[in-house]
Amino acid sequence: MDPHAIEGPLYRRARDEGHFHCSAERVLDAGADPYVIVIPPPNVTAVLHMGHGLNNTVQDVLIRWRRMQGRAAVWVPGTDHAGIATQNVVERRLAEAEGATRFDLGREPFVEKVWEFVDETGGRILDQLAAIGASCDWDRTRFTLDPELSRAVREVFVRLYEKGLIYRGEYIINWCPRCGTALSNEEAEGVESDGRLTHLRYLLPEDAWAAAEAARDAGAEAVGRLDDGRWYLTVSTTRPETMLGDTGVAVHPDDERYRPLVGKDVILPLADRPIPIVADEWVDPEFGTGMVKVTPAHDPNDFDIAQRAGLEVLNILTPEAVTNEAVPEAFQGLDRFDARRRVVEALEGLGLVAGSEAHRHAVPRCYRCETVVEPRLSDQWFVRMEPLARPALAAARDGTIRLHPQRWTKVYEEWLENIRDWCISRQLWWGHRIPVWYCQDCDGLTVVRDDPDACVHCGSDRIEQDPDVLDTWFSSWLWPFSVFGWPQETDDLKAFYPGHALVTAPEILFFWVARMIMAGYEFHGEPPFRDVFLHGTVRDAQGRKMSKSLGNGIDPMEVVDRFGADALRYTVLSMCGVGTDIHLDHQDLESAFAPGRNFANKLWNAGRFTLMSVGDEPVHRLDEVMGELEVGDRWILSRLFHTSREMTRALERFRLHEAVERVHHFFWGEFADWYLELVKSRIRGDAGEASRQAARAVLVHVFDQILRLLHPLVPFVTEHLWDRIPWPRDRERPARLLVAPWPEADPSREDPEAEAAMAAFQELVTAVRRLRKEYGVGEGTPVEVVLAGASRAFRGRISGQGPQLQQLARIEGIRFEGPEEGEVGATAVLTSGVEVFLPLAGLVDLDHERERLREQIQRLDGQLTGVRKKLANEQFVSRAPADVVDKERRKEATFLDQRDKLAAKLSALEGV
RNA sequence: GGGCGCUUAGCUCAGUUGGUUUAGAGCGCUUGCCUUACAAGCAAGAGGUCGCAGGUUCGAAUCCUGCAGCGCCCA
Repeated sequence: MDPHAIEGPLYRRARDEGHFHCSAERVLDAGADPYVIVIPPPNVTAVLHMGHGLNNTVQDVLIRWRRMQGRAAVWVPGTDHAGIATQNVVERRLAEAEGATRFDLGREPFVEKVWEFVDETGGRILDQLAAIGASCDWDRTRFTLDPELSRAVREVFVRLYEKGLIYRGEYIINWCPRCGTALSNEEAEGVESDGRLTHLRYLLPEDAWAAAEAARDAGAEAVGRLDDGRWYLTVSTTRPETMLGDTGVAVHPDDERYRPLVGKDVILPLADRPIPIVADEWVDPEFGTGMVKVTPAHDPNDFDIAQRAGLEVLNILTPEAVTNEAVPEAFQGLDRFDARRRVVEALEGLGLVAGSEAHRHAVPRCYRCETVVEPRLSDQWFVRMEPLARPALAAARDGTIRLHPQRWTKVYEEWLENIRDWCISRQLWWGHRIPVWYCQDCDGLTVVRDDPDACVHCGSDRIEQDPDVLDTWFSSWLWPFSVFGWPQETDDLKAFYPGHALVTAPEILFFWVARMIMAGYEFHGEPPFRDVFLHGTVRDAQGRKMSKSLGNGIDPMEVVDRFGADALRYTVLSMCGVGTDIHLDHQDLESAFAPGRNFANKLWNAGRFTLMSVGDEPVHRLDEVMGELEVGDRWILSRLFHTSREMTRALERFRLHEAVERVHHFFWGEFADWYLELVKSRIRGDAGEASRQAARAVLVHVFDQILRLLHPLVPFVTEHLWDRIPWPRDRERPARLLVAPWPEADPSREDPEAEAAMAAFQELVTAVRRLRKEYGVGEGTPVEVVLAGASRAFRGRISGQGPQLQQLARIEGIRFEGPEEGEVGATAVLTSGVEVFLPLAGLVDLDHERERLREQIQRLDGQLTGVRKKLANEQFVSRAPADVVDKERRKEATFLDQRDKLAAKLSALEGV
């Protein structure tokens, strides 16, 4: 099979025929039931990685399945402008190509350059999605900087501003010194790192020595005295350089130990500034010495303390995180990490370092460039989140929004309960510019939907727009409705909002998912979707996240090239257990993608054989051959019924891996391993024309249904085969497999009798195979078997299956009498009590056979003991449900019967 | 520090409301097969005291408690 040859053409055919597209009219006029997924828009600069591969395969499965169910299925693709990431890329290219910075170029020309870059490479990742079979509605492709989507951003900003939910203020925010911009709390990721906790001594002025002594006597750990008699306080920090910006030290107001010192000053070393000792509730008296240094301009908690205690706020760093003029001259102009070393050295020289220790802690880093984030006092725009969070929280609590797996609900709720305001301004040039104009005459702010010519307050035309842009997520959170044209009341919006499922990774639960839900409620009063499917992370064989820097990534395009999109899809889906990560060995793609490759290959071969068997002549409809159905036919139809039902149920519950397993077991373990073998002789015509036609009809029907069930998982090989299936003359053929109706589980096909009969048949075949294997009788060698103690019903069933037994176990003849006294052979006993005897004179080693029988008997004895123990327990018999007890009784009878028959056989052999 | 979750075969994982299971699958392993759909396959098989210790129950991989180890999220 060559996936290459079929995948591209089949994809293009489906796309060009318009099967991926769905119009609003289908919902609004034709009354179709919509099913909508919006893609988590990948960065416009991104190239496809396995995370995307998994994410989009899952979405495609859902959308293809719903499409086959007849829903008006829409999967909206698109990209997001990724402010920081994209700007970074273009800045780097600019530096490499021209040795210039964006400032050399100026704002407008730079933004133009970014657009050029985006126009050039921006659609690449979407093309790659097509290669893995993603059936997106490409007519609806959107970009967060499209004019319509930008209008939505503007509308939302103005509305929230007018509602008082957007405000500007000076607060400590997360600052990336490398990107030169503010970040939201979510964009500053805590990374566990080895740090050092350094203990610093701040000397007390002489007038505080008495108080210090009193504090020490009260047990104040932070208070100490140098050899020369001077008193000091000890504070600890992981960022010693920040001491240059300290404007106080703080203790808890109830901490008796430090009470005498509160209100006194301490001398900040190096700067020789007196700073006050204050009391503040935030300080934890139990932690460390119970005394903390306060650096208001460089720590959010310290900033709060300073606000409450009236401490000065002293910024000591430039935007590049270099020390500024606020620090003593000797320390000016240093990178923050150099400053750290220099400060510690200087303090050591003064005898003011009381030691240090290794300290593991979470250091916040920029999620785009991993630079250590610097908390920085800065004027920024914020969204007041609490009012927006309320309905989003209620939706999770009352089950309106369902997270899969469910356990994420708690994490989601926790975040919303403790929500903090969202810093949305970014000091970038690439993005939606903040729609605020400042008036140079009246200081008023103009916040409007359309770019203004004059200040709305005083009419002055001396207005200037805020230079900053908005957080990219400020446009992403509108994605579920901005893609449909909001704020216009479009038909698309009416037809396709609210949507249904969102498929993503847990990493962006807060960033994006929660915020989309908030926006949905705020601007529509409805959530944007009901089900959130959170799949795992793709990792390497050692469980490490795949990353560029580790070089352990897998390029999905390489996988598609080598094994095909179907193999990639099937592999990740088969591993897509609820809430579990997916491990793939990047060093051995051959075996990493073996499950999918093997499956696609098996399907291909089984399909070719099925098509060949059935041939070209027209087939009958299933209902025309109902009278001719054999046990095997009824069995496979019954199994199909169960499989359809269970697979649909699994998909409904987002249990993809379970759906895959069900259909895999049916197709491979039942259809290919058994049914295809069963019908071989009938297809040849050995059992007459009626039987042949019945087999052909069932074969076509079941295979058609298998292809439909498998289509969402492996769209290409299924479609290729389906195109070649012969069709009953008088039945309409669906236009294409991808719009063929999803198999409805037909309860009338359930056939417990046929299933039981087939189980007995399979047991017989397996038993004979096992016996012949045990004694080295080749699989090709015909054998005769003796079935002793068979009921009339069993005999009847088996004797009609001669050709099948021949096909599956090379059983050439069956005797229902015997074995003869002294006849040498091997024995097994089926659960029905039928004794299977394989006459193997000259082949059977009697010692071995006796040993084998003893083992069997021993095993049955063990099982009998277990069952009898249960049944001997009166509590069990009286309190367990009757059917459970019955089951145990039947087990006992079966085990006993089997054991006795084997024991009799053994004793007969013992005499030989 | 707070919260959530995981621990089942050599590896990666299933196991739905406790009893239809003698705890399953894929990969790997052993043995035999190029049986005219498929060696990317077929057939047969080996392999598990379900992390540990208690408890609830007639009955626990499944529910509860504690402990250990691991992971994630938040501070």
